[in-house]
Amino acid sequence: MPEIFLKKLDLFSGASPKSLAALSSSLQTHEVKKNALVLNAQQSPHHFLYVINGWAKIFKESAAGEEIVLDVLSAHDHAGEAFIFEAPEQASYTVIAVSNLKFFLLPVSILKEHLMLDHALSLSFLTNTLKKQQTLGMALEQLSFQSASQRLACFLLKLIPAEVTACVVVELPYDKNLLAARLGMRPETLSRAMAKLSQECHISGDGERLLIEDQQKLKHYVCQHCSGAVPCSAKS
Amino acid sequence: MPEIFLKKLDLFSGASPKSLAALSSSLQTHEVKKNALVLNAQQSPHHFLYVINGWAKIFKESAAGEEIVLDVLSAHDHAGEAFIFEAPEQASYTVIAVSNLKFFLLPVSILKEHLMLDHALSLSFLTNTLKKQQTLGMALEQLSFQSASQRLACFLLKLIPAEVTACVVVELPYDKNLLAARLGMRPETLSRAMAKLSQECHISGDGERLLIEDQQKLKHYVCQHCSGAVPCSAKS
DNA sequence: CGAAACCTTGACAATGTTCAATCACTGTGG
DNA sequence: CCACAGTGATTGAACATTGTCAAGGTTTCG
Repeated sequence: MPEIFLKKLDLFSGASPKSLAALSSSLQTHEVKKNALVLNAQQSPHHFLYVINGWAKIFKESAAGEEIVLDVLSAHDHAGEAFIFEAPEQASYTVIAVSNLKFFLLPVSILKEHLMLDHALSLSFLTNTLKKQQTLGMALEQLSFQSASQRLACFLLKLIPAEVTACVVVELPYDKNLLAARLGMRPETLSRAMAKLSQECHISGDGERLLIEDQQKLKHYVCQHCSGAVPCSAKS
Repeated sequence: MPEIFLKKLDLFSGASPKSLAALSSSLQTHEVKKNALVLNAQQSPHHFLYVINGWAKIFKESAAGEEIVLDVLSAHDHAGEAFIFEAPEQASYTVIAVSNLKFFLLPVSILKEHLMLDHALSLSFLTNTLKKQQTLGMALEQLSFQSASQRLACFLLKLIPAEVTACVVVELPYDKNLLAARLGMRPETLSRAMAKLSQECHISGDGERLLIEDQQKLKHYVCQHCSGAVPCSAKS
């Protein structure tokens, strides 16, 4: 049964039946409530994590004790691939659920074993990793060249389903403190960025839910410093 | 002859003799002078680029016409893998030599073909890409949590050969405008950051060459906000 | 010598952070 | 049902960092 499940995921769809069977049998599916701990720093280097639905925050602590948010995973995102071929201790992190969360874990050792056996699977992972690399590169670019409100605008645009062109209501997927961390700014800055967008781009919001009247306005606002890649075309 | 050459590179060392032969025969080695154009925006999506020695700047232009430096490649760095499995047009870039440069090009189509045929080769690429992803992640973290002078200090530390613990003279590998862009700041800011470090961390410099008297002082200066990964342990 | 490129410096503006105060919302216990 | 604490969100004011613009210095190279 979980075997059929794995096969439906892009990342595993190419794998051989044998690998699929083996992977499926060592995979553990979990379902936890908001704020539950998913992986601690000791566990993280040994587990590949795949989010089935919900949101998970992945973070670590700096020397000064601040929380550094590395990523926020949503459905079909995953983490832990980096531990497949080397286990850099400093790279370990903590994961907690920021909404009710369904996910599965796979021991890194098993995953590694099957990547070595199954060419198609390794190609899937390669493809996926290359895409992720692309995304990370764009995030870097964004962080150095765009202002806080432009980054927020960009995030909002990515929340809009691709086919919608008219006026939309989007819902923020997680709370604003986390969103601020994910966008590389302080909560206060996020607040002000939101205020600025409301004014300049006709966005009205009552907190959770935002009404975006004119996508074009937003896009134009974002894309003054971007390199063509972010975000107008490439969605996430 | 170039076949033996490829085999010595980490990225290709695992490949089958057959792949090696095929790749070697379609690889073009070039040697160009400083400031030469290596790849333009039209060419870049079709070529895998590997730097043998020297430095290459890879950049694109924003909508507003500014130059966005994506990366600076040095010996054994490479670019273009991202085009293997998808060819996002917006991701195309321009590459120029910022020093005398020796490199080779490989058509992406050929590389792709052999990745599909050669499991060991694809595993090499996967390993490599995962490491690069790790590095990108750290760069992101650095950009949001460290000040301009901390990022500079971090860069300087990475220039010091691993075994040296005493006082060192390091040489900046390329000009300060480019360095500033790579570190995500303006040249003026770099200048001031340099001044600040001279004062606070006992660094004396006559431009190109810098005398670092006390590595520890630098490390301490950098690692107040870093997550343990950057940069004290992981070099590059 | 003179031009060009590169680097530095200063004054000022813009952006983001910090810290503190306030407000709105929620759930709890009396 | 209401006070009340607790959380998250917003706002303002002071501050820090970085960017911008303009000027001047240095080096290199013809």
